[in-house]
Amino acid sequence: MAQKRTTISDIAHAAGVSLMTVSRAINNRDGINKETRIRILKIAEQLGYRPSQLARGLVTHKSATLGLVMPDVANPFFAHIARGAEEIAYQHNYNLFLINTNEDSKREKDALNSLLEKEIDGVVLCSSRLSQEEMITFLELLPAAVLVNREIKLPNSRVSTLNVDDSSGTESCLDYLIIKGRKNIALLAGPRFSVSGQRRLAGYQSGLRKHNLPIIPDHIEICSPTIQGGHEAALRLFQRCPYVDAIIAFNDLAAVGVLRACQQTGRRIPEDVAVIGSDDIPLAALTSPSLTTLHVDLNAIGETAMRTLIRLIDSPEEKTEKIVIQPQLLLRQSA
Amino acid sequence: MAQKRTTISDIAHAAGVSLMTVSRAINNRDGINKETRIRILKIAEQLGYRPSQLARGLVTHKSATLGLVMPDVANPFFAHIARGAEEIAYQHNYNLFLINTNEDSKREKDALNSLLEKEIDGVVLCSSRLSQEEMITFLELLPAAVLVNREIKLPNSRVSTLNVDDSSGTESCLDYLIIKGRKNIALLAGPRFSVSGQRRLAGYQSGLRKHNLPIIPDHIEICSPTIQGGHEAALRLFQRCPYVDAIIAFNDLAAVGVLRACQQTGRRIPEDVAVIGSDDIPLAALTSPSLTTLHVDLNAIGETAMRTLIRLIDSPEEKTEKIVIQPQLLLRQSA
DNA sequence: TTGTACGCGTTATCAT
DNA sequence: ATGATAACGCGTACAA
Repeated sequence: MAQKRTTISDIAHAAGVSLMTVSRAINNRDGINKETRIRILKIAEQLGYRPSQLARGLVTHKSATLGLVMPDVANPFFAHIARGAEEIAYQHNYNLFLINTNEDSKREKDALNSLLEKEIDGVVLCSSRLSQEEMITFLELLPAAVLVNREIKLPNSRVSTLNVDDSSGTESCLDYLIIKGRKNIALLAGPRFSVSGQRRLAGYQSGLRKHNLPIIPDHIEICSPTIQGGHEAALRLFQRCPYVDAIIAFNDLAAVGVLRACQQTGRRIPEDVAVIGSDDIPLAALTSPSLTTLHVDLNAIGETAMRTLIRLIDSPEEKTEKIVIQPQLLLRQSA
Repeated sequence: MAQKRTTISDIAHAAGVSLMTVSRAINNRDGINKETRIRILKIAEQLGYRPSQLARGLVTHKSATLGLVMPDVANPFFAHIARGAEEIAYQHNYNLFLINTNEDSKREKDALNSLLEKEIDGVVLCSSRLSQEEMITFLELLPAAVLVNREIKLPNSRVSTLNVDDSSGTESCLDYLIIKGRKNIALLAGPRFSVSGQRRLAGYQSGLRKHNLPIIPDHIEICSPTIQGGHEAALRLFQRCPYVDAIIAFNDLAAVGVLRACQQTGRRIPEDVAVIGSDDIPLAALTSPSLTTLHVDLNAIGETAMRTLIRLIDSPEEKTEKIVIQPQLLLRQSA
């Protein structure tokens, strides 16, 4: 068996003082003699005392615990966000629950419920698949939350949002491709219900309008945010519109799939087809040809989201924030 | 403010029964009338009751919480392990704390201490950088633990281990390269204190001995487990021993660095230099040339480690396990 | 400066 | 089948 816990009561006995004095010593609160504090801390040390966060949380209603909910840590996009978020949480003495939702809204609800039972102090929720209504229900219950890549009419002051401006990012891709003389620019718009997918689509449409170009539905293709998804979508696209000379992919993974589809169908990149990804995951620099992409500092997203969350928790008066991050077109070989 | 919690006391009042009856109903324990249970559960539902895992854990000394400690989730190797581990934890109704140690042993100790305070039920510890002594101290305190890629004289029955057989894996690389006629096979051995690095080295040495080949210290190079680390190490190697015609890299990331170093120094792959990686991260299939590597099912490592941990927790009588996973040489273009 | 008594939400023990 | 009461470990009024 694991050893039995030493409690403040044990320390109190050993030191010949009351529980209260021990508590004050440990929590560094004043109203206690400096020498007795030192003596008590020494005894605590000797006894290998560790405060029970369970007991502590039960009375303070703070668990020093946060949640990070995302579709899939194995996706490099989210892996780097997780990295950044955990880093900041660690710096602020929080522990972080990691939850993969697998893009499944039932699982996401399960996750949020379990976090609620754990009485976490706050959540960073990435790319939520919850309906607006479900979302609000949970936000009502959560002490604090930061939504990443998800819009919402903020129901209260305990919720902030952080979004990548996919719309303007997509527009800048379009600008670039048009300047380079591309005539038939297609879009792999991502999963049907993806918020950032919808924003990409919006940017694509407004960009085309800006250049007085027609919006051709056949040039828009739904795809999974994976290599395979991009691959399949590109093949469908090439079959339907063989003349396409540029593709803006939902993300870098999909873009890699596009690369493969091009090679497979004998298209040269970028001569025959220009390809632009998004997010600038490490892989983007390593493909051949290397990927032109919308660079986003993924670690910074995680860090910023976590800092925003902690700000929300520490200073409840602080107003809610709507943070927007601008991606930057990073030119490599594929476009 | 977040809404106030509804407690079993609230339910008891509403139902006109005692706390105990509510508790029995909620925990599905017997000694309670079927109808009253249903009635109570309905009321609990209406009141939006969520059991406090803090309070529950305080008395049961079980938190339904596990820890996952690893160097870096952003490293695809660990990202996939995290994915697999979280999947299984979810299936068994556990939440998972994610902790990045950044290869820093102080941080690892911090992590373990914080988990201890949270009274987690168990830990999966990946590639620990702790000294044998420190390790044992913590294992003594933890209710259960699974060590991934770390050997240890098991101090008690609450610890299992899961190791990839890097040694025999490296030997099979060597066998293959020698059969293919490679004469000067170098090893990028990974970080100095890495356990799997030491095993790679052992396999490299025993493999050479087996073939009656000399062990040449100059052919062994320390490296960080990153693209950059592999790149730099390969350049050092080429400078010292330009004649090297094969490199076994510590992992796939380092192997990608080697690829780059070869291109940079005008070496053709695999004609001039054969390159073999390890782990088969998704990137390995996407480089050009694609990477020949030691395939390991990374998700399965995470899943198996987590299943082993939960087994340890659920059935304390169960004996400790020492699980070994055999990597398989997967031939692609680089060797 | 130090201590007493109670509450946090839940489960466990022992009655009834 | 149900309930009263005592833990679990700690923080916090309030008192001394």
